[in-house]
Amino acid sequence: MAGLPELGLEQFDPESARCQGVSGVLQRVGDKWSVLIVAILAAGPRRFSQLRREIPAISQRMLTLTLRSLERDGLVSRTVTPTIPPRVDYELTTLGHSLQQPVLALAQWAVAHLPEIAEAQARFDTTRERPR
Amino acid sequence: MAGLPELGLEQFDPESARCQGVSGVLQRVGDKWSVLIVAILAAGPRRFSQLRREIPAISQRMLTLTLRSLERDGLVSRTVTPTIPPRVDYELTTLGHSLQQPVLALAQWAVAHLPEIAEAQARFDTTRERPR
DNA sequence: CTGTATCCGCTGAGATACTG
DNA sequence: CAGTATCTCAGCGGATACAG
Repeated sequence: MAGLPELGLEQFDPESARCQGVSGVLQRVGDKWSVLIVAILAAGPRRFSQLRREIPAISQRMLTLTLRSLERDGLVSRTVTPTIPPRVDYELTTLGHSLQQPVLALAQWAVAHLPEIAEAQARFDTTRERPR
Repeated sequence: MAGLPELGLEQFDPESARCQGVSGVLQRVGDKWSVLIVAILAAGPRRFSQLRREIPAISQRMLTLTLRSLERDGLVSRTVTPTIPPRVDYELTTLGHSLQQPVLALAQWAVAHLPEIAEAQARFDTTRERPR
């Protein structure tokens, strides 16, 4: 958070529901797969196995868990079609779509400043160590 | 990320340096203490022990580690004054300040949609389980 | 096809004690 | 004051196997 005042967090209180909630959202953004899945679903609904193919690096377990969390938070809707074999479609909710603007802004900041960050890291690493 | 195209991530490649970098930034934002520390430093430089007092819940170890990471990424500058006892001031860099806009946007999104999220979670939890 | 259940190693993070 | 060094434990996340 930048200005805590702007958020109604004048004096930091880690116990307040508001702070907990904000922190929760930030952690969801920081989690390994959530943002990527939301980004993919932003282009349209996908079936479970489509997502697996589009994200080869994810394990089945983590795909399931991540989708469950997103569903629980109301960002993604899950629609089961009980055919045989079964079919499950995942789709971004309105809330899920609304998350995209701020997240995209952050991602663009990241892309824009990647060189600067890499340079700072390189400088730090060479300056401060010869770690063994 | 919302539109991967907008980021130059047309087809997802987890190995690409760009994707790694964006992911790294998102994880820094999601990390437990980084954003809070950046928010506090946004109001002005602080000494190590001032930060400890302003964030009672953080351990000395995590404060040190978090500040080191932020310094490594070029978001925070560390200034040692070798008096006795020593004095160390932490301050946001220009890059650190520039991170605030997108992060604040995200935090404001979170605050705005907190009720909606809580409601979705409650619905999910009551609908899907009586976990024992 | 779409999951759930298990096992398991790695890392994150707290508590505590010690140092310049 | 401002750290570093250990120890420890819990939880994330991968691999694999099984189920509806």
